[in-house]
Amino acid sequence: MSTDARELVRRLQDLLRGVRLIKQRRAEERPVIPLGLVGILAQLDGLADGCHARELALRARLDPSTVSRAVATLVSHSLVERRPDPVDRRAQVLALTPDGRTALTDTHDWYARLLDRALAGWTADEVAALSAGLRRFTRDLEVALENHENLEAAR
Amino acid sequence: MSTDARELVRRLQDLLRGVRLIKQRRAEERPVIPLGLVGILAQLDGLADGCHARELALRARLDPSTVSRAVATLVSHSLVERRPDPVDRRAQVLALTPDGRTALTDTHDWYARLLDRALAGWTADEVAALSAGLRRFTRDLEVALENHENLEAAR
DNA sequence: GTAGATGCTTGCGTAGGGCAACCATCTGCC
DNA sequence: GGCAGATGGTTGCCCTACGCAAGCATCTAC
Repeated sequence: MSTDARELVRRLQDLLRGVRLIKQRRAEERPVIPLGLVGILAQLDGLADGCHARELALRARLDPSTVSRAVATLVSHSLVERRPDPVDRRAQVLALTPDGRTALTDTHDWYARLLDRALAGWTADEVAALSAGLRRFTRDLEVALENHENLEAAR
Repeated sequence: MSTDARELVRRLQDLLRGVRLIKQRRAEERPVIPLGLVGILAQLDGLADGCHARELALRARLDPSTVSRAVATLVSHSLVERRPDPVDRRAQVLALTPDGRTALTDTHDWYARLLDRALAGWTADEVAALSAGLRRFTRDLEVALENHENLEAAR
């Protein structure tokens, strides 16, 4: 049990505090997108021709009910469009509306501006290194969680 | 508005998903500490001779009411002790109980074990680099948030 | 064509957090 | 010495984000 891991735990705790502060700031400043639904919107983007809610739930690792409610909210804000699936009448095809797309890019811009201020003293390489480290870490973390799941299931 | 920042936003989103999964796992596996109150406990540790709730709220950037409730829960689990402050009868001095300390180290161990599995393929230097990057990032982020706050206030 | 799987929604519960109002005390200043 | 305001803490009420279980409609396989 390395002390490195322990140190990282502390760093993550601190980071989460920072993330909470970001969210608060964002919430009070721009009630554009209901916030927290941004993840859903981001998933929907880059999928061009829409997808099922089920797909979103899988990708975000969220419960289908959570996604269902999120989508309902987004639809009520006209940020997402819900069309019947022609080949499966239980399902719906979801897609970003133009409004949804602009709201999403606005949101991303907002975050990017904040981070640009925060990263003013960083070189591009340093930022890239952090991004790469986080990507690798997140991936390895999810693998570790999954393995553990399998161990549990095997018992 | 650099694309580096944008990339980092994505990485952070992914990381948050991972963190959510960790919390779920932890919650289902070990209902030891009410979870989320760990931060409070961690603050209390390393302060040896106790402190006021106000102090905790400032450090964690939480609303006093949130801290108050968290402390109440911890006290009800006998993880934290609440003694009247001899010099200020409004205030209370908070301190970890022995139970609280063991619960805290248990929790930290649990996280460290998980991260050890996740970081199995990492060198110590790589982990240290990520920790350092996160520390720097979190600090710069909070500075950026604070500056922004001041800008707002100046208007 | 019926049994089970699957896509989605809804009711209910939980955790974690904020704001505002409140009480008790403390502090500064007259 | 006394009173006005600041301060520490708690509580009521609210919100968001999430999960689980149950239910409905449809699809799929046999």
